Amino acid sequence: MNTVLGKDDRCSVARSLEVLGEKWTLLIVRETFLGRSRFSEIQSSLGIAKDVLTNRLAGLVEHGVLERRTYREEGARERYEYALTPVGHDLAHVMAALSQWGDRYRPTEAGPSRVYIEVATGEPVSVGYTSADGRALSAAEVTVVPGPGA
Amino acid sequence: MNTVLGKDDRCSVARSLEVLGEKWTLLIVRETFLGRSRFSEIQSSLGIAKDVLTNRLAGLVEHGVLERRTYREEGARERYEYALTPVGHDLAHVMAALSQWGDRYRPTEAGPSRVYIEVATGEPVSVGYTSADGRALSAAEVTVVPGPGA
DNA sequence: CATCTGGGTCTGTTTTGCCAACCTAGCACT
DNA sequence: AGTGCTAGGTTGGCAAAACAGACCCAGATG
Repeated sequence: MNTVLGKDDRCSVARSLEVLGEKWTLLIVRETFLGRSRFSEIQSSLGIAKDVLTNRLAGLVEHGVLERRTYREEGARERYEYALTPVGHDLAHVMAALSQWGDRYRPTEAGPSRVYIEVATGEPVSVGYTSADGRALSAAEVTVVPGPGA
Repeated sequence: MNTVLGKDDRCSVARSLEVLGEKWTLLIVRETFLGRSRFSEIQSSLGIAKDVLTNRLAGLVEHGVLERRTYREEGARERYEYALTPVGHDLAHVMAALSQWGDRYRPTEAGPSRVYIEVATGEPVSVGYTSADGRALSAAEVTVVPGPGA
């Protein structure tokens, strides 16, 4: 995915996908959101080839989405784990939006395996637009206009 | 990306990426959001190989994200265009979330080429969580819990 | 009838992903 | 000191996907 740029580098979606768009990358990010941060955890959970995982983790670290940290369990040597940086954490809305779409249009018989709820009420939460002063907006209230880089 | 499933088919993100995760797919969807719906428009705008584009469009149609329609310009024969279905339209939040992340963390000198604004006020809009009764929620007010399929 | 054009298909080459084998450092056990 | 175990890779060979460019086909136009 590294040279999808070109005439297209002015699009924000393209620039995001430059970092996130390769096969497995978003699934690896999801694993870290679920707290699976170690190489072997991710590898066995996704069933990804080790060389590809090495590759993707390096890319995510390079782009500041993950941070490689050492940890040490008692009686074991130093090992690595990959933790979300603040940059990575800000992918939460991307994850939530993808998750919501998948639940709606590609449901399983068993129902969603994880749901987003409001802490205070326990009611389900969806992804939507929020105005500058914190109101939720419907799709009809939002429009896309050319910006400075257009 | 077609057989990333396995132990992983219970994850909504994985199921979404089953449809959207191949190289180019989300960029093609973005093009249709921008109103570029014809084969040649998409092809020249993205610089994608034609066979790959054929392939991706067929997949998106098969999964109900796009719909192939015939159209006819005056003095020309029937041609095809690929329009978003309601299913595809519901990817708007995914697009917005990706766009917002790209603008924030991979900005260009020129600034964003397109911005999301509130129609009524002209103020910028962001992607966030919305409660069941339509309030905007901060990340701290939302949590993820196991659902029925867990 | 010849020519042009959109929306592809076909072919050969390059890149990427996959799998299995191998490597390395630190720890534990003897 | 020597052996074995394990996490986190690296390497190499093969298969699948992407790429670039040539080719094709039908309807419109001259």
